[in-house]
Amino acid sequence: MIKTSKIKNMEEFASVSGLSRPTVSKYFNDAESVRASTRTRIEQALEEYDYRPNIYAINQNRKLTKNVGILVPYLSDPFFAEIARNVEQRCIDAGFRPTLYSAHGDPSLEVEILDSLRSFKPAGVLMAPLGRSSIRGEIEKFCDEVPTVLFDSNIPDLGLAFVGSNNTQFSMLMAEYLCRTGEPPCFFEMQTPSNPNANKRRQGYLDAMLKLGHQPKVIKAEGDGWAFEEIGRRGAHEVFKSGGFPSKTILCSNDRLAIGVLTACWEEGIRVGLDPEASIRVAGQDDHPLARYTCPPLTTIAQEYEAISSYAVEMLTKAVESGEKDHESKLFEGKLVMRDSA
Amino acid sequence: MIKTSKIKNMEEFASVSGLSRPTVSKYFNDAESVRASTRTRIEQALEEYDYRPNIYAINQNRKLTKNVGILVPYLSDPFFAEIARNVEQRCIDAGFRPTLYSAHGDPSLEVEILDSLRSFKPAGVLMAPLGRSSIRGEIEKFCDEVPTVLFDSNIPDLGLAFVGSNNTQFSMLMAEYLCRTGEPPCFFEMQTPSNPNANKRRQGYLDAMLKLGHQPKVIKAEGDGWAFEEIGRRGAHEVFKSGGFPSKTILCSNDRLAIGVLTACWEEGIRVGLDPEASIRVAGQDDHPLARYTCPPLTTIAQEYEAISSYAVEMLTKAVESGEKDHESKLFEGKLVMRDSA
DNA sequence: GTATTATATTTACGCGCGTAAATACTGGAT
DNA sequence: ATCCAGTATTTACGCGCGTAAATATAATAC
Repeated sequence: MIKTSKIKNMEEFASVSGLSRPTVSKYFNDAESVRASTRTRIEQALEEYDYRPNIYAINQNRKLTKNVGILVPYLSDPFFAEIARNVEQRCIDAGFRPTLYSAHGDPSLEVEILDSLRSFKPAGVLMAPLGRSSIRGEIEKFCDEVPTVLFDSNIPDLGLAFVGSNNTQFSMLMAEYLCRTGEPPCFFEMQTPSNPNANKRRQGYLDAMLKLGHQPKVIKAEGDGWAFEEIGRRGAHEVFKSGGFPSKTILCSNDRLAIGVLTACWEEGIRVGLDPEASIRVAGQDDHPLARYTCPPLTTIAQEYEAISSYAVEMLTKAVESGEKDHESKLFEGKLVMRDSA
Repeated sequence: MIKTSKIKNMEEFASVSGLSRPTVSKYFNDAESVRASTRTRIEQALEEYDYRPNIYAINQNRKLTKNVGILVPYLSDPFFAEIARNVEQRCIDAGFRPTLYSAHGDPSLEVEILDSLRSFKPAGVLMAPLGRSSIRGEIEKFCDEVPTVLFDSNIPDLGLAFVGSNNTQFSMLMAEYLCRTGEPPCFFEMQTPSNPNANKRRQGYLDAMLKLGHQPKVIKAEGDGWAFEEIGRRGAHEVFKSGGFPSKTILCSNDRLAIGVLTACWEEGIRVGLDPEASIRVAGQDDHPLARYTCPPLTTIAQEYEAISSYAVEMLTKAVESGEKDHESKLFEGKLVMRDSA
């Protein structure tokens, strides 16, 4: 039963709960720091008179806020949306107040966000950098000022930690699987990948092919930006126009590119998949949320969404609490997800 | 050339720019409110000594902040990610400081977000409610306290305005097109749609069929939550198991459902599309970012993303500036996007 | 040159809370 | 009853800025 009388500030709330303001303040800072009997009195009052401390007044004086910034390069990419959701939830569970930002693929916007993030006085930041186009200097400055954990895309030696996937292993795993089950794959990627992970994946492919004694073949699609599906589709059409892929098996650098390739194949009337009538196999990497729903469903390498986000938040929590600053790097292996496209 | 000496507060910044603090404060509040010569002095100082007013101190005393909250029901849905991105940018352009929130499909989280949004003292909020499962009472209370523009999904008479699509028209347009070009469609939707728009779409379908003298047939897929693709896929499989769809043309309530249906068709070995070998046509609604890349590419109704977000922000800006409170409702028509699935 | 505005400065207070130090209280043990 | 450690209270200051009122100054007009 909430009383109608509105509580203006902590002073008033303290008086209605029969306590002093500093005590109440202590409670809101850390509920465990007051005696159990005091705690219940405050919590009863909280149910009766709805009151919330003014966040602006709180953060003005606290040296360490409970704010956490989450910055991803492109939120319209379901992969980042999904991992952001995951990370956000874990931050809340860890007692932080996360705020989500997207650079929308724009390096200058990324820097702007870092700027406004600074004035948030965040306890820490979880950041997936844009990658290739990120302005390293600015990010470095930021990491020096604010405890920052990088994820997904690494910038060597920056921040408290990096948490991501072992992208080399991703491609090796997939390449090996493809070689084992059919014609050795060619590798399909963007000419100018927006992300250093792409280089690791290419290298993984090359390594695997070398190891298995096959001739690697890398095909590049032109195009810039974040419209990966379109780049994949156009690129594949180009390839078909000029004689087709050098192998009947195409390992794409990521799922979104693969989705574009699937579309191109459909438009060319080329059957994709494992059944006898199909003439081409296509595989992706990432386990994009829609990979299971392509036609045919996309064989891919699953990122450890949960593990990555969990570990990243853990790293940040630890660093914030201990104040340590030694750089750590953690890579998770991917798992093969066999579906019908390859 | 940025001086190394760090500016702590507005007092210091005012002194290095040779002005008084109230004048500088006025500038940051509204750059146009000071004399041009003063403005340039401040801006020169800004380039020299990087300083940003403390946001917490600013917002503590301002009755009207420049904060805007953007709340969507499910950010991992690319449709909402895309519209959020659009809205966010327009808010920035309009001079606001937007912050993005997602209810992640959870009504209680939606209410929690509204709660924490209150303490942000936002100038206004742009909100796409969860829909059916939204707790109307709570939202109503919020709309009474904070200038709120609803978009995408309407809650009658709530907020300053509603901006969305004419969902009835969407289905009518598509149904008419499908009747004109082939067998009249059946309508495929979720049993318990999470969103009132679904009801409008069903009604539009029914109206169109009635008008054209065809027998309407509505098929419902079981399932709850936001995994629309999976619900569509499972639902379609169920239908195939029990004798198949009552028409060779399937109009889906939304694109994500249609993507699931396409997957089910693929899994059943049923060809979809316009070419002679195909036995089924499938159409969606929304023009989901990936609709163009399904196999076959999905025929759908395009939402006016740009127009909706632009109008929503415009409504909010106007309301914030004028303080008016008369409810307004604006619906945009959809456009038919013909691709190969129907 | 003076009168008239428009703009800047001075001064002073308040916002809601964090925080620190000194003091007073509480419950439980002896 | 006495002592003690753990908590709560009192008091007081500060954070960085918004804002208002009175005053001083600069820009513009005549």
